[in-house]
Amino acid sequence: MPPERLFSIGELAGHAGVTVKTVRFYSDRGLLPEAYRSAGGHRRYGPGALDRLRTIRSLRALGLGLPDIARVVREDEHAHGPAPDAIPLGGALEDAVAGRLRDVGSRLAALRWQETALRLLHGCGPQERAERLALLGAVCATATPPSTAAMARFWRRWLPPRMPARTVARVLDQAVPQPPDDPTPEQALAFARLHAFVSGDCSGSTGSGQPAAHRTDAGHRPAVLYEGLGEAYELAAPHLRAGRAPHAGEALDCFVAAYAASQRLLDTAAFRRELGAVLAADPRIDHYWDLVARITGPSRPSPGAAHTWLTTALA
Amino acid sequence: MPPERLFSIGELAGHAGVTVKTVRFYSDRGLLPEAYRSAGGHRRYGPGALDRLRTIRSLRALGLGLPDIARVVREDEHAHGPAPDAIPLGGALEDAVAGRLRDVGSRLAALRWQETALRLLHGCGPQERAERLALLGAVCATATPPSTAAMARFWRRWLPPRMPARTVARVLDQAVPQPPDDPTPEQALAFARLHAFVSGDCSGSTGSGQPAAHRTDAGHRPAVLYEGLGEAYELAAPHLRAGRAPHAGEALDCFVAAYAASQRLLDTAAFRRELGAVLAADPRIDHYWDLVARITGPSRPSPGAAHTWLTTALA
DNA sequence: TTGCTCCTCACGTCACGTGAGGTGGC
DNA sequence: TTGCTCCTCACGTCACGTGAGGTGGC
Repeated sequence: MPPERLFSIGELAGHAGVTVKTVRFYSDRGLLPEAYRSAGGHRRYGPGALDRLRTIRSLRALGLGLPDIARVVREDEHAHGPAPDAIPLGGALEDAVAGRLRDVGSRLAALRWQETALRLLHGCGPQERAERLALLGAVCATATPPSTAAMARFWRRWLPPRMPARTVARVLDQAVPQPPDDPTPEQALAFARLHAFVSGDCSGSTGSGQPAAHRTDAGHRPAVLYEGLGEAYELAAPHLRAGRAPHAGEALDCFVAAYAASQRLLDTAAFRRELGAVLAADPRIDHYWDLVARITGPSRPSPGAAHTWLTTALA
Repeated sequence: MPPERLFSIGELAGHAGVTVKTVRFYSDRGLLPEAYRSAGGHRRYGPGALDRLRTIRSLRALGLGLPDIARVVREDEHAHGPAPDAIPLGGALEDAVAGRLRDVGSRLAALRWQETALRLLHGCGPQERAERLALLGAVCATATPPSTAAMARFWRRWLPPRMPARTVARVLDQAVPQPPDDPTPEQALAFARLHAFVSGDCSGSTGSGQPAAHRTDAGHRPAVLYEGLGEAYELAAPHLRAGRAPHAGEALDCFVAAYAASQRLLDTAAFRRELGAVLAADPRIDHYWDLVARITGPSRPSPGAAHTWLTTALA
C-alpha cells in the first residue's frame, strides 16, 4: 500500500465540519481509528477516516447514541475486513434505526402534549393558570406521552376481586381511553381532568360505590357479567353512533342476558322489571364518561354512554 | 403561628410522588425552603412545601429548566410576601412558558425530520441506504429543524456582488424553500438533495456559470434587474398555478421591462429579439428548481418555473 | 436493640465544550 | 523565531440517580 494522504486531526475535523475536540473524543472512544501517532504524539488519520467520521456524524444527526453508532461502524468494519463486498451498514443499523424510531415516536407524542399544555397556560387568567398547571403537570412528561396507568389502577380497584385477567383486560380496553398522539387543547384538558378524577381521593368519596351486580355472594358471577356487558356495549355502539333512540333489540337482549347468566337466571319479563329497578339505584360515574367522550369524540361511544342507552332501552 | 404539620423529607417526597434524592436536590438548590433542621440535622418542611414541590414538578413536567423554575417560584414567593393577594404565577411564568413554547416548536420540527429520515432508511436497499444516510444526515439535527443557510450561501455567491440587502433578501425569500415542519419522505429527500447540490463543489463545475445579465460593466444594473424579475415572477405565478400556456401579457411586459430598465434601454421589438437570444444561451439550474418544486408542491410555483414560462412566452 | 430513615460526600449519566498549561511542526 | 496546531488532564453541562459509609429516631 502506498502511503496515501494522511490527515492531521485539524484537517480531518475541517473536512467533516466538526471541532478538533469532537474528533479527539471519537478517537479516544475507539470510534475513529488512528493510523499512527507522529514522533511528537500527534494523531495521523488514514484515508478511510473521513468517510467514517461522516458516517458517525450522520448517525448522530439522526439521534443515535454513541454506543449504537459504535456497533454500526464496527460491524461495517468487520464486513469490510474478511468479505470486502459484504453489505455495508447491515443489521446493527437496522436495529438501531428501529429502536430510535420507537424512541422518536414517544418523544414526539410527549412534546405535542407539552406544547398543548403550554398553549393552555399561555394567556389564560391567573386563577385558571394555577389549576391548569396542576392538572396538566400531572399528565405531561418530557420523554413519554401521558400514561393510562392511573385509569387502569382505578378500574382494577373498582372491579370486583378475582376476575380473570382477560376479562379485566377487556374492560380496561373499553373503559380506559388512549391518550391521543396529537391532542387538541380540549382533549388534553379532559384527559388531565380524568387523570385527576381517578387519582383524586382513595377514600371513595367521589360518590361512587360499587354497583349491586358486583356482589359475589349468592352465586353472582361478575366475570360472566362483564364479558357479556362488553359484548352488549359493542352491539349498542352502532346505534349510538347513528344517533338512534334507545330501543329493544339484539343489544338489549345481550345486555339482559349478561345479568341473567351471571346470576344463573332466565331472561323473563319479571327479571327485566327487577333489573331495571336495580340499575336505576346503581351509582354512576357520569363525570368519568363525560370526560372520556371529550377525549375519544363521538365516533367511539364509551361504555358509559352505551350503558345509559341500554338501561333506557330496558325501561 | 401554631406549629402546623411538619414533614420529614420522606413524607414530603411520598406525598409528591418523587424520590427523597429529588427533594434533597431541590432543597440544596434553594427551590424548596426548609422550615428548620432537627437536632440530628434532619430536614423539616413547613405546610407550604408540598404545594411548592408540586408546582416545581408540574413545571418540570412541561419541560422548564430549574433556573426558570427558580425565577417563577421566587417571584411567587415575593408576591405572597408583601402583597398576599397579588397574582400568583405572574410574569416569570409567562416568559418561561413562551420561551419553552418556542423551544418545543423547533424540537418538534427537528424530531419530525428525524422520524422521516429514519423511515427512509428503514427498509431500503443497502446501496440506497448509504447514500440516503449521507444525504439526510447532512440536514437533520437533534434540536433544530434543517437550516436553509447553505442555500442562502449558494445564492449570495451566485448573485452579482454589491446588491442592496433588501434585494438580496427578496431573492432569497423567493428562491430558498423553507423546510416543511412535517416533511413527507419525498420532501425530505428533495430538501436533502437540494442541500447536497448547493453545498456540493464550490468549484462551480455544477455546470452553471453566471447569466449574462450579471455583468456589471456597460452600465448594467443587476439590482434593478432582480427587483423587476421578482415582480415578474409573482405576476406569472397565477398563470402557472392555473396551468395556462405561456403567453404575452402583463407578466411578460414586466419581465422584459426589468431587463430593459437594468440596461437603461427601451422595450422594443429588437430588444425583445436580442433578449430572447441571450436568455436562450444563459446557463440554467433546472435541477435546483426541480427539487424546489418537489418541496413546495404545485401551489407555489418557483422562480425557476416562472422564468421558464416567461422565456417561453418571449419566444 | 432492631429496622428504617436520614445525613453528607463523591461519582456517574451524555456527548461533547472549555479552559489551563505545555509542546510539536512548518 | 514566531504563530499555529496539537497534546493531556481536569472540570462543566443538566437534573438528578447511585452507591458508600455513617448516623438519627421511634
